[in-house]
Amino acid sequence: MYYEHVTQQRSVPFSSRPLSESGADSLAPMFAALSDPVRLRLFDLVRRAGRDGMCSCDLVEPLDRSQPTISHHLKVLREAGLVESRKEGTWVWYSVTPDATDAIRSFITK
Amino acid sequence: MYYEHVTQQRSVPFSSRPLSESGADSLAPMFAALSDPVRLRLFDLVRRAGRDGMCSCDLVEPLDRSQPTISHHLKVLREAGLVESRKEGTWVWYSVTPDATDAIRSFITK
DNA sequence: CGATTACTTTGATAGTCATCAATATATCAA
DNA sequence: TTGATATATTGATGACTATCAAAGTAATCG
Repeated sequence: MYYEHVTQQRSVPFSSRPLSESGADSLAPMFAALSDPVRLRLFDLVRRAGRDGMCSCDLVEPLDRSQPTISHHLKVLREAGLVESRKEGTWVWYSVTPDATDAIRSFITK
Repeated sequence: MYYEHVTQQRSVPFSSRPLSESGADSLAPMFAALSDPVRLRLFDLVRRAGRDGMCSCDLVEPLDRSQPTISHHLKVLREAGLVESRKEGTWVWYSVTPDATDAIRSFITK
């Protein structure tokens, strides 16, 4: 619930200061990383794969994009800090970065 | 906490199905609306203003952008369903749409 | 070594977007 | 009606992005 039914008081107070320019600059890229439908589904699939993560090779087919395109999107997710990768032979395994979405959640949750 | 310390079980189960194409297509624009630093700060300011909202005229100066640019960003936030506006004379008051961020929060929160 | 498989990088293209100045619209006040 | 103020729209521009094919890198297996 967003609003109290009295005056302008909030049920959960904000931090004292408005979001700073630098705060916004560091938060925006995380939202940007999830602003593409293909990346949203990639993130969802990787997250479902749990601790062990998911092989990049198994992410191409379900998303119906070329392999370079998937590679590009995974790079965007990785550079945003949402997923991490480890190489194993010729494969690359992607998993969700622990606490990846904390910044987004804390901004979104009042 | 993201992972159990046993096998691949999760502490909170996902919905059974992976995020669908149409689900991703409807969620992505909400992330996109918040993927710009200026819009993040706009949303933050409007949200802080509570129930009564905030006059558009008071959003130009703190963000150091031209009036048309702020108008454009507010339109993007409005069309994404994150804020709503009501006209009062020559002013327009913006406030956060109730439950605006529910979709994002439920995706983000495991 | 050569061939195969997994992945990344490069280059090109079409589309989107943030921004501003200029213009348009709308409301109020005198 | 004329002027002032608040907001929206238009048009232009430079920057960014999603996508693919093609080429490059790297690891494995004969």
